[in-house]
Amino acid sequence: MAMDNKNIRVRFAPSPTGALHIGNTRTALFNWLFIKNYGGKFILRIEDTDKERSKPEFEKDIIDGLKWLGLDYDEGPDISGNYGPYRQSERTDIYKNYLKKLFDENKAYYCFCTKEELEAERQAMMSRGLAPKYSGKCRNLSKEESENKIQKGDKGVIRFKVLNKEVEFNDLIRGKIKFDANLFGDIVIAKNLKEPLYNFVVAIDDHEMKISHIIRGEDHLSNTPKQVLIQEAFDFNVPKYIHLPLILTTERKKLSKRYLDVSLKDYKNDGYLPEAMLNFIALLGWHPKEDREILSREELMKEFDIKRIQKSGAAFDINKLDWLNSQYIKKMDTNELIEKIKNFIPDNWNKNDNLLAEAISLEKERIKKLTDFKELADFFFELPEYNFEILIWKNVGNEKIKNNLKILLGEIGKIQNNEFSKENFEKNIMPLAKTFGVGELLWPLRAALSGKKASPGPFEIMEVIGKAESLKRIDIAIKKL
RNA sequence: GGCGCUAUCGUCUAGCUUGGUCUAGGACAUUGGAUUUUCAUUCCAAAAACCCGGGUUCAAAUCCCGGUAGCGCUACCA
Repeated sequence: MAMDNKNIRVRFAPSPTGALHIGNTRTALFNWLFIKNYGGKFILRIEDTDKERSKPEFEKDIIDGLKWLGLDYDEGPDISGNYGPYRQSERTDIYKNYLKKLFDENKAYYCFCTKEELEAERQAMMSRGLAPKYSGKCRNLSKEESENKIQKGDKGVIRFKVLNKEVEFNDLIRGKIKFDANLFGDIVIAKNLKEPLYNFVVAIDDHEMKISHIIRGEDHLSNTPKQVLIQEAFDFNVPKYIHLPLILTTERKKLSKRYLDVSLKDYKNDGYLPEAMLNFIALLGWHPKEDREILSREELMKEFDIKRIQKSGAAFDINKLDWLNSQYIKKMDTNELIEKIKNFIPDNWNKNDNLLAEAISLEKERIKKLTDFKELADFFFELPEYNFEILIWKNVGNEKIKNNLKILLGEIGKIQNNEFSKENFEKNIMPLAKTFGVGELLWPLRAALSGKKASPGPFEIMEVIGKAESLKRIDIAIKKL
């Protein structure tokens, strides 16, 4: 596969009409993995021909997302390259020339039909069980006629003369795919010379930017023949196509905001790690040869193989993402984890680095996503608020619990400050627990310290918060009973 | 409606190219158990699938045909 990888050029071509979402992210990832594995260049191209819906902030969101995941590209709007500009809105002159060429060769024409006419036509055809397509009414308008209309100020769109033929192309994972172009009708390729449309500009840019492999979502499958037709009209080389299966919701519906977060940044803000995200998304529609699920960026790069891309849509299951994320958190160096978690906690928890570090190392195996820490570990930083009921172990009565806590208060009070450690509690308190009942003694202690039904063990908590704070909390618990 | 793509546990998937080793493997989720004062972690176990119908063949999850279902596209969006 490494033979002519110098000529391999792939592109990720999002439209900045919304934040970078999971589906697009996967497309970007597969493009990136493709060149990391086979060699070649990765290009970011911004498809902002829709002036109304395209927004600079979305372009920024897309670039930020790619950076967060470490999907670096070789050419793009923010880093330039030899085939720029990389924003379609800045390439109008290029498209205009191609459009003119089409007119010169009699392969395009102006159409003056109104939207209402076209809609009526479409409905009529559909009700007759036919493929809805343009009738070709304006196809035979003479050059003079159309130019006169344009001069007069009539609004005309530019249509491409679709040849009556079978369009066939090869998809690297699906094989040969055929479409009957006769069913399309003459497609609109531009609103006017300055406002070209998607299927046209894509064909031009992929050629101009020397794209060798087009890796994109399956939703583009039926756009491909239209683009191939345009490539053929200009005698361009037809690139290789790889149409990726779609990412679906658990209900097997198209991924959309109605069902769950679709923006990559939502996951970032929820405390998912970029490496977990990458790993998870890679597994949506692709699988390595062995039965391995946890793969680092480097392993993904090495293992990636387009032959192992799935053909059918993959449902996005948040459970698996959570599990993967927790695996990465557990493996992560604690100091690195501290730095990451600092972005997800209240300012006042940040005052004591030592306390934060100890709290994090105790909670590490309980954290599924970075935001969890805030919910789980508040009692390390502030006095817990809780209802006395959680102090009760099973059916043991209040008085007994109260008494047990009093015993603990006394025994813990005897331990010197410099001996206030987990090892010493094991030595001094544990035997006590054995005689009074482990659950009856340690559950209320742990609950008094954490104010929670679930938390790390009492010895660990006491070691972290210290003697004075521990005694204070036990005392408060006694008063609650 | 038309065109296209797809079809293995609830989910992600292995296996399908080169039919037999598949009483269909792994992972997440679920359930049960062990460890643990609790939760979590870890470990063990269970339950769970070849869309349907034909055909080819000694033999089909694997090959062929038909059906069905799901999804995508069907814009002067991308």
